[in-house]
Order: sequence, then C-alpha cells, then structure tokens
Amino acid sequence: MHDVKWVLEHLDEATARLKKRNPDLSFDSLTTIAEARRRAVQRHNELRAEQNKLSREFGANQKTMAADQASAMRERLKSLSDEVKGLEAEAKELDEKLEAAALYIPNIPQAVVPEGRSDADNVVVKTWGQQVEHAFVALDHDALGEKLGILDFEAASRLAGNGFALYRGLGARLERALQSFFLDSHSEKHGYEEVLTPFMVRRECMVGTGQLPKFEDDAYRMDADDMFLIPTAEVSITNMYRGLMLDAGDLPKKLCGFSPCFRREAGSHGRDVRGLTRVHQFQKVELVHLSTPEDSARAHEELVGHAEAMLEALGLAYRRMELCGGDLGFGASRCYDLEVWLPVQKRWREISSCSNFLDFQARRADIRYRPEPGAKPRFVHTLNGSGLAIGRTVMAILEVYQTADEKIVVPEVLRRYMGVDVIGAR
RNA sequence: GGAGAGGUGGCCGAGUUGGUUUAAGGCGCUUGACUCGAAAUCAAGUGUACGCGAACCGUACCGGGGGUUCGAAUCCCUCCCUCUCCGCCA
Repeated sequence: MHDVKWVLEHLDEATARLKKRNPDLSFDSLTTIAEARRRAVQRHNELRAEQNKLSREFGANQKTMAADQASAMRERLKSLSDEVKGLEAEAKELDEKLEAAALYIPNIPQAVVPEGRSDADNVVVKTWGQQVEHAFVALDHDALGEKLGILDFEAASRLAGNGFALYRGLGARLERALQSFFLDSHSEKHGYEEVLTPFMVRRECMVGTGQLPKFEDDAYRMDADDMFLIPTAEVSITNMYRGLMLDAGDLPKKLCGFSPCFRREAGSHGRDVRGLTRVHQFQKVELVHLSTPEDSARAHEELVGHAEAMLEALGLAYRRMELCGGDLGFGASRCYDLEVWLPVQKRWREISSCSNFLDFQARRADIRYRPEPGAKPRFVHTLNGSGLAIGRTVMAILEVYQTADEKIVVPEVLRRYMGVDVIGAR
C-alpha cells in the first residue's frame, strides 16, 4: 500500500518512478477518487458538527420545551441526519474505491533502479567464483538424479501430477542437509532468530505481504477455510508482526525460517517443465528483516550478503543482478537477484531474490514502531530474501559437482550433515 | 464436532437504565519539583487519521459490515477473531 497523501503531493515524481515498471501504469485511478472523497468528507464534517451540537442541545432541553417546538426541532434534526448519512455513505464508497485501487498498484521503484523492460535489462553488479566447464559430457540434473536414485519424478507425478519433485535416499538427505546448513549458518553466524511457522495462512496475511488481491490465481487456496498455502515463508514470517506496535529497541529484527513454498505457476505452463527448476512445491530458507526507514538500505546490503555467503560456502559461482524497473516484483522498491552458474544448461539461473519493500508491506500489514517513548508511530521497513532456494541449490550441486563416472562430490560444508563424501559411491 | 466467555487507545481496564465520560481510571512514557544522584512521592502532559490546517477548533475511529434512533461503545441483525471446558486425535 502506498502513502496516498505522499503520492498526491509528489504526483510527478511518483508517477515517473512508477512508470519505470511499465509505461502503462499511473496513479490516475487514485487522484480523481481522492479529490471527490476529500470534498465529501469536508462537507460531512461541517454538517456532522452542526448535528452533534443541536442534538446535544435537544437532549438537554427536550423536557422543558413546548411540544410544538420540540417536534419542529426533531424534524429539522431528522433532515440533517438524512443528509449526513448520505454524505457518509458517499465518503465510505469512495474510501473503498480508493483502497481497492491502491491495493492493485505496485510499489514505486527507488530512484536508483535502472530503466528496462525485462530481465534482459538487469544490471550485473558483481560476479563471484569460477564458471565450471566439464571436460566430459555432463548429464542434466534430472537425468543424473534419476540415474542415481535420488530423484523420482515418476513417483512424484503418481502422487500429485506433473510439476512436483520427490527426493529419495541421499537426495532427501541432501535437501535436509541444505536446510540445516542454511539455518545453522544464518542463526549461528549471521544473527538471525530461527522460526518455524505455519505453512498456511489467512487471507489477510496474503494481502499484507502483497500476494493478494492481484495474484490470487498464483496461490493454492483451501476453499473450505479460505486459507492459503504459503508461496514463500516471507508471508508467514513478515505477518508474525501484523497489527503490532514495536519499540525502537526491537529493530532491526532478523528472522530466518524454513518452509515449503507452494506455487500454482499459473501462466507459466510449458516453461521449464522438466526437473527441479520450476515445480509447484519447493523448499526454501527465507531471510526477513524489519528495520527502521533510515536503516533499510544498509539492511538490504547485509541481507544479500548473507545469501551470497551460502553460495560461496558451497563453492557455487554466482552473479548479483540489480533488477531493472520492468522486472521488479509487485511489492519491491528495489531488488537484487542472485543467479547461480549452471554448467550443463550453460546459463545463469535465479537462486535468490532479495528485496527491500520500504513501508509498502508494513502499511498493508500495519506493522509500526515507536522511534522513542512518546514519539509518533512510524511504519517499519520490511526486507526479505531467499537464503537460499533449496531445490535450485540441489540442481546446481548436481550440475557442478558431478564427475565423469556419474557420481556427485558432496561439497565440503555439507559432509557433516550428509554422512558421506560422495553420492553414488558403492 | 458440542457448550460457554469475550473482542475498548502502546498495555491493562471502566462503561450493563442510549444524551456534559462523544472513551473514566490505572500502567507505561515525557517534562518539572524534591535529591549529591537514584528510587519513592507530588504536579502537568501523553491515542490514530483526516480537515492539502502549525496552534486553537472540528470530524471520524470502541473487531468488520448492516440496522433502529434526532442521538449508539451502549439496543438489534450478521460475519470474523481470541480464550475456556468437553469430545476426537499425532
């Protein structure tokens, strides 16, 4: 949600920045409604003040008034009341229209966000590590996984249809190892509180973080209870603080949590149909920060650094991309994607997305803090990023660490979790 | 699934016969007094948003929505949420 007042006061700047996402976007739907609403509220205030005053007098003097005087008074108040009610209904309707319109408008990109229409226009910020090239003919991750018996897509589709993954044996163990490695790193080294949240949430939570109302088709909804399977732990973790008032001393707040992520992938049928790249359920460790407005830019850099540390520990080459306006997610004001190098597909592939939402989510979810005792409440800033997406990490490990004899060398940092050094050894 | 209780400002909590309580009182917090300093005590202040309005003033907000009334935190309807007990269950 936007600060509508700010938007109206800085309409040119706000519009120019919004159009970085898409030239078709504008705040036109807000401005006319807001003006009409202001007029209605103003008129309502005046009449309501008069009504309150007369009504109070009437209540006090009713008993001592002459009968005809009282009924005249009552009549006058009645017509005043009707008029006030009409204006109230009008203001309320405009209010709802305004909010409905605002909920569908994406966040305003920060001034530093580069121009661009698609991911082709994203900017490389940095590149880390050696882009492995295999001297032998390497296998796709899904083919190798099935050959080693650690991935079973046939069984997965028997259970849930196309677009699901099933891990078995050391494959399942690898997922669990990555989960533990990520959570241990963030909670022990990077200062996060580890949380385990519900994996399904109420509708208000999905609105709070911006998945709804616009993207309802992308989410799995349980009709009987009107609850949603979370598409990312960002939803459950951020909404832990929905409706709360925090103290300045509570900030910054850093939380990390594991969850499965459920995505219908409506509209992406036919893309990345094989393997672990794009599935309806994948596992992820998510990082969430709540910060003060002054601190969020720094927090963003810190957050992306924590995600990068995971790739570096695993020895996976990556690059950090600054997303252009056209590629920004709905609620993000600025976003870094981390892309891992996949030597078999010979391409970079997103494995983490680290966004600063500023107060966009906090307004929707009503998360505030008091800068100091007695001061006025302000909205916090929220940030989050994957640290990391586990399925895609498995995919990268299978591509990067495979050997000529179709085994997988387990990255050093995972060995204590895996109990083996090599997958596929007899 | 059955039965009951309840949702009021940062927190607790009054308000149950509708009208100088159109949100009392307390805690917390801020400032001042006292003190070498602190605690305790005393005094004053302290909800949010809007009125393109800083002050004074006004209006709205007592879980959401609707209704009755000249007037609703208070009465009626409806939905949501929380808690307690029972049942079932890993």
